[in-house]
Parts: sequence; C-alpha cells; structure tokens
Amino acid sequence: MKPKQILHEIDLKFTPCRQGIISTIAESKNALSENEIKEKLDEKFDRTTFYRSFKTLLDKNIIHKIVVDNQVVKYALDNSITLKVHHAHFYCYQCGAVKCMDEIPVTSPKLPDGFYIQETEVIIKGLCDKCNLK
Amino acid sequence: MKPKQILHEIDLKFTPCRQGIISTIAESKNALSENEIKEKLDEKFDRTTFYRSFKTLLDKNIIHKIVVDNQVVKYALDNSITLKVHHAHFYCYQCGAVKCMDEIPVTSPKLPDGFYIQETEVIIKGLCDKCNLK
DNA sequence: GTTCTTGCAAAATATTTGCAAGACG
DNA sequence: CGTCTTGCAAATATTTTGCAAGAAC
Repeated sequence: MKPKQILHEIDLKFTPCRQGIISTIAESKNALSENEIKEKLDEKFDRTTFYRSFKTLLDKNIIHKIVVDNQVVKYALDNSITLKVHHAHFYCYQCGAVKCMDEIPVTSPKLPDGFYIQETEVIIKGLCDKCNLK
Repeated sequence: MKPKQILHEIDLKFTPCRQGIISTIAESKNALSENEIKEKLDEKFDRTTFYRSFKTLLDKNIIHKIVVDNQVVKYALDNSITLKVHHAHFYCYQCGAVKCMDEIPVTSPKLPDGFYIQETEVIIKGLCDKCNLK
C-alpha cells in the first residue's frame, strides 16, 4: 500500500514528512532511526516535525518503535500494514542494525494467576549474519 | 550477600551511594527507578552520582537495567548475585511496576543461519495481579 | 598517601510546547 | 476557507564531562 493510501485510510493529511517517513521505512529491510531516515530523505525537516510525525504515526499504528537499552531508537512499519504477526527484533552490537524477525513469532509465556498480558516484546541481541561472518 | 561483600569482591570501594542502591534494590521485590531509590534512601545524592553509580554497578554486573519504551528506566539486582536464570520482565501499564519474572526463563529462539545470539530480552506488558484484580 | 568517588557547575543532548505562517483537503 | 502541519524559538528534561574537595582503603 502506498503512503497516500495509508494516510488517507486513517484520516491523516498527506504531508511530505509523513510521506517521507513511511516510504523510507517501507523501502528498508531494517528498522531505521530518525537520523537514518533523515539522511535518506531529499527534503529537510525540523527535528520537532519528526518527533510529531513519529508520534502521530505511532498513535495510528502505522509504524512501531523499537528501543534498545534506552539508546537506540528505531522505527519500522507496523503489523497492521505489513500484515505480519507480532515478531521479535534483532539488534546487532556490531553494526547497530535493528531487524524485524518476522519469522520468529512472539508467544507470550504463561504468567502467574492474576497477570493480564497485553503485549510481549522480544529483543534478541548479538551479531547479525553479515557482521558475524566477517 | 551484603553490599559490602559484593563491592569488595569486585574491587569497588564501599561508598554510601553504591551501598544505598544495592541494599534498596535488594530489599524490593520490584525493579526500581532512580527516583524510587532516591525516595527510599535517607541520604541525598546528586543526580550525577546516581548516574555514575548505576553505570559502575551495571558494568560490573551487580545490577541490570530494564528499559520500557524509552520512558521507564528501572534497576534490579543482577543474575550473578541472585543466582537466578535470565528472566523475563513484566511491566504494568496501570501502576508502572516492573517485576523480574524469575519463574519465566528466557530461551532464545532459533534464528536464521549466521546470526549469533548473545542475549535475549523479554518484556511482557499488561496489568499486574494487583491492578488486574481491582 | 594514593586512588577513586562525590558534588557542583556547565556542556551536550533529547524532548516538549506555544505560536504564527503555510499547506492540505 | 477551515483545520491540521510545519518551522522556529524557547522551555524542560536527560545525560555527560571537568574539576577540585573529600572519602575509602
């Protein structure tokens, strides 16, 4: 689905920043940080605009955010768009890449009585295939 | 094991801030934030001192850090101290508590060839037993 | 006494908010 | 044209660094 369609469906205006974020993320096989997205875009946007655009897209579940250790913050298209199941994320210590592991479905474990699970997040850290084989 | 022993074993000086952090965390059944620890301590410490103490204790694997969505940052005693296996963390949307789920061992899934797993982090979000049953 | 830690000040970084101008539909 | 978005400035919040005084050993 194209950015314009996506935005239209959820009643958001088709603005250059949103459009840029969505298409940049969609083209990338890894999750991207604000800076990585910024570098790939032709047009310049204020940092505030990025913050607000990310927030809007997150609220509308167009994208999801992956945070590694409070340091690395990356974004990827959300499940509802890619129709993928909830998945684990991989973080490479070497190159810093964050990858959505669509083939690794996340199943919530059984918790003690009384606990209600809404979401389970899995971040696997190590070396990605490229860095490991170097 | 007491704070003094712990610190001595890894060649760290026995200072009031480190001592306070370790004993406060050890006494709590949930992971604690900087502010929660600060409130429980009698003595006051500069924020810089907390940052540096946490860093030192993290580096030496005395404690571990749990970050939820880049917002909530909490600390708990590390595995090497409590001798517990690597475990999942639970975050309650309602009360904000972060709990080490020692009974939920974390097993790393099988990744595609080439990937090397060093660590797997699991954060389960929802309602804790107390908030859920209210 | 030597080395490491602390508190303070300040720098660097990250995030949020208000507001007027401009773009979208 | 009414509403939402953007960029800029500024307010907040967070984290890091330098340095001299003090504590640990």
